[in-house]
Amino acid sequence: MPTLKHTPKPTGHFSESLARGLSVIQAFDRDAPMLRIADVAKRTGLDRAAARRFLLTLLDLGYVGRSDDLFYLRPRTLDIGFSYLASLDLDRVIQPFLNELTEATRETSSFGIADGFDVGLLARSANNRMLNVSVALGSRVPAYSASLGRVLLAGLSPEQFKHYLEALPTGSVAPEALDRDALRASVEQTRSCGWVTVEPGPGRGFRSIAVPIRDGSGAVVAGVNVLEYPPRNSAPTMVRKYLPLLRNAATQIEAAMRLAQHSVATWNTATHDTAPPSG
Amino acid sequence: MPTLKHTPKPTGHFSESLARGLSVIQAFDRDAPMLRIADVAKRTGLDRAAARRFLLTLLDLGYVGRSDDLFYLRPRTLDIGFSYLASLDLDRVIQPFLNELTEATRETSSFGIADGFDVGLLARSANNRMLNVSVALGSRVPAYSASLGRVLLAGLSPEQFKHYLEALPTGSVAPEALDRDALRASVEQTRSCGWVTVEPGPGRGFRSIAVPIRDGSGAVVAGVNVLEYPPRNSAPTMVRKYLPLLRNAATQIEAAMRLAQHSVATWNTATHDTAPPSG
DNA sequence: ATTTATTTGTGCGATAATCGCACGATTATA
DNA sequence: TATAATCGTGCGATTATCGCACAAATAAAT
Repeated sequence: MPTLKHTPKPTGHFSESLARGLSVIQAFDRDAPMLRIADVAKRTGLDRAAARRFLLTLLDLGYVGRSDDLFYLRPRTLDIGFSYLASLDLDRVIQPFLNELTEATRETSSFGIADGFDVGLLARSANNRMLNVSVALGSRVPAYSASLGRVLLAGLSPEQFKHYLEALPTGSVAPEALDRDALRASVEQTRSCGWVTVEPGPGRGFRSIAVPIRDGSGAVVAGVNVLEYPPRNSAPTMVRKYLPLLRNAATQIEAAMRLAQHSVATWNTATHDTAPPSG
Repeated sequence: MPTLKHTPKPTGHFSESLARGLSVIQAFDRDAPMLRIADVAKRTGLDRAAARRFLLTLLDLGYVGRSDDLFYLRPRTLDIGFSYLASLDLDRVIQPFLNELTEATRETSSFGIADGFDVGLLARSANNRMLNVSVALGSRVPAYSASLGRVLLAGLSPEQFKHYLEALPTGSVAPEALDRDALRASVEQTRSCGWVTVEPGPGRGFRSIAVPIRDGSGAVVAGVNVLEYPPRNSAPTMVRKYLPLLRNAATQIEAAMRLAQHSVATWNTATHDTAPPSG
């Protein structure tokens, strides 16, 4: 996604340089892991000289490396994002409960939060039958397609969900053969039930069930699911066998999150904000 | 780690603002997930007004949130580090081979790179017997203590390794009851053998074996290991049963990495740089 | 070999972004 | 009530940043 335009910032208290520098990091991509100065300039919309300054800065800080004219990200870049993961203390607060869940169900369980239009997978306890369907930790899946996404969407207020639907790129839902009306219906049902199952379909060989995780105020801030691959139980069976375990795990996680110093606020932001910068 | 002092940058081509802004992100921490402006100012050594500007910038960009006076990192922060993971294309280049390895050994296998004094775990294929010993992806383990770390240390030049030992905080090695001489011996043996096993011991209930992964120039850029928890085979048995599989996987990964567009450079930086800024 | 089109590196003046003090308002603590 | 922190903000001074323009190096095309 080249040429990110910076919307004029409302307040004068804004550091252009920081924003531009961060955009330089994100100019790197699976499809463009190595870039020259000019490439970065094009992708970010920065002047070539500016792009160069930021690259040299990041080089100096150890976030990027260079080989001749090509720049690339270095592992240290992970430190930035991992400040967030560390602040969540996943190992202590979440992982143990996922492990219990997986042990009890003998299936793979995951923990995710809402992040824009996607679900961010933050923790997982894997069942080894599922080796071939690996989804890397930290990756995003579209919120509308996954069971985790459904429970998160169901946690939105009607207005927020309306915003979500409106802002959702029109083409996005099509590939799953799931139109907006069906999605709306599914989300509404999820809201009233407190859980949701997602059926296998074209391009998705698994069946999964998810429940929301709420903070002290009752707002949905995350979700847990159990995933069968290949699906071995019918949806009703999954509900019968796994829902109690899921609910139990969710309750425990909620308690653990409340005990953690920063329960409410940190997680509470997991709501879909329809506007990255403004609008 | 408060008050990171900025070494005066050699070149004039350096963006203070970017460096300072990044330091603001990293002011957040497992032990300090929520900070007030003044806290951030203290931890970064910035003026309060400056810290505030950066925080507001990050807030506007969606990287941090705030609840009253407290700021905290938001999931979007992961985007930054994940630019790096995406650029590695782990799912495609590494994960399949780990999965094969785990399938063949029925044990857990991991892939890691050197990152400063630590090993960064970037990919894993888990065996479900190992559920309770979960180490979150992306976490660091000290290079001296893990089998992955040993093969990476063994890839350093004698001078680099000397630097590593010198720069290693003196207290670090003690808890593992492994003194510098023993570490040096182990690393030297690893270098000549091309593999290493690490025995279970106090604070470590598993036995593991690792081999290095080299780039086109022969430099060690990463490592793969297989880990038994609880240990079921003796070390010699592990070598006999797993070493061929590990070597095979390493060879395949090396080939895949060479095929990937950016094989050499991106990985090549995984060498231990003893000096974060300078010295 | 000679052009043509892209690169990168660098200097420099003009500009605008950043700095950081200092003030008043607000809230917690003694 | 007094004391100590905190935040928010304005503003002048500074300086970091911008981005053009040029030279040099490289690669591709003629």
